[in-house]
Amino acid sequence: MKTIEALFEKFLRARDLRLTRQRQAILHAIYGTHRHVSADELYDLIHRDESQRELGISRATVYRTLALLCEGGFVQALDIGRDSGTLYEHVLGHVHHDHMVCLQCGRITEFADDALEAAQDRAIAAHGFRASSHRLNVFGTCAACQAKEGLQAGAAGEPASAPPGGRDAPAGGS
Amino acid sequence: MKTIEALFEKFLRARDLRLTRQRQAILHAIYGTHRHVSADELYDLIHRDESQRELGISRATVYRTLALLCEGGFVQALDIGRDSGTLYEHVLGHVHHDHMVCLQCGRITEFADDALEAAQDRAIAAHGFRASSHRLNVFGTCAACQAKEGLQAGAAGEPASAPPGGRDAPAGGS
DNA sequence: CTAAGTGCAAACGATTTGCAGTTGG
DNA sequence: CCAACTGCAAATCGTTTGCACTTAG
Repeated sequence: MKTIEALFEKFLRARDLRLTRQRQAILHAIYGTHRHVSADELYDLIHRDESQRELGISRATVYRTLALLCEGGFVQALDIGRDSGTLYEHVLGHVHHDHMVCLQCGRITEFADDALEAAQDRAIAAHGFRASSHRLNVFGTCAACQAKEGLQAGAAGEPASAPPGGRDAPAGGS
Repeated sequence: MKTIEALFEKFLRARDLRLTRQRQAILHAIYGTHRHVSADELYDLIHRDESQRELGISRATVYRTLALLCEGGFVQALDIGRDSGTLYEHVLGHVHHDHMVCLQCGRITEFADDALEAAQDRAIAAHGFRASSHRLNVFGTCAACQAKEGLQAGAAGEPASAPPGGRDAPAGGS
């Protein structure tokens, strides 16, 4: 944590930017959670914290700092289609990973697979493309929700989000 | 094309929806281009067409129809971070493919790789997840822009979009 | 006929920005 | 000190929605 704050400060200094209390608070907030948060959740998170509520950080500052953190590679934006806006996750100290988004419960699971990465690199290289980053999002049903499905084949259990999808669609998914 | 229109009609009928001239026009428009278009570009595309301008299709209808086409699996939304909104591409008659987004020129190249798909399926299955679809977006520099880079190591060539990225960032990309 | 569809304009919700007052270095 | 930063409120901008009128079937 200390390390990250130091890195952030170094990053700011290199650009003649300042390490303000607001920026520190936001950095701490996003590095203090292991979830994927929206700018708004981050805002709430900070305002819920006794020691920082007084700062009265504004949403504008959250967005401004988040942009900064993305540029610096401290945080990454995660584009899950639909729903409320962009989600962010801290990156430093974490190796690259992809995401599996459960369409039933909305949970986002991270996973990493060397063979998959290797196959990706190979495919990309084969097209003469030079990749600087990539994003793989898998949509479907998580193990937990599959289990639930099995138990109650038609009862009302956890109405999180309806699974419309292309069940009767002419084209199949992946 | 005829086939697709028929499929669309069938899809609509099955839901007690109607095949209107507007819906046909939008279907044709998106199947008539091989590019990835935004709702707005689609709107312009239709209004530029002599035979359909008279319909006076509204943006609202474009969005409503696009949603319908997505549900039916005729079209897919493509979430490229930043920039102006969601892009759409027609899907029927095309096998699954992923996207490489060039950060210099903005061009989006499609590619498909069996080994990659297989590795993905394996990785996903290993986590007990049941995938219904997935999305892989690779960001970087396309072959053409790499070539340009090589020629003019420091000249102004095609100022499409600045490549900020985390060049001097503490964390590397993929 | 009548339920579904459409255009229009207003509503929305996430994100951005101009501005005047604060503050880090 | 002064440029960078912040909060606030207004502005954007893609997308959605309520409503009264059309139209497919």
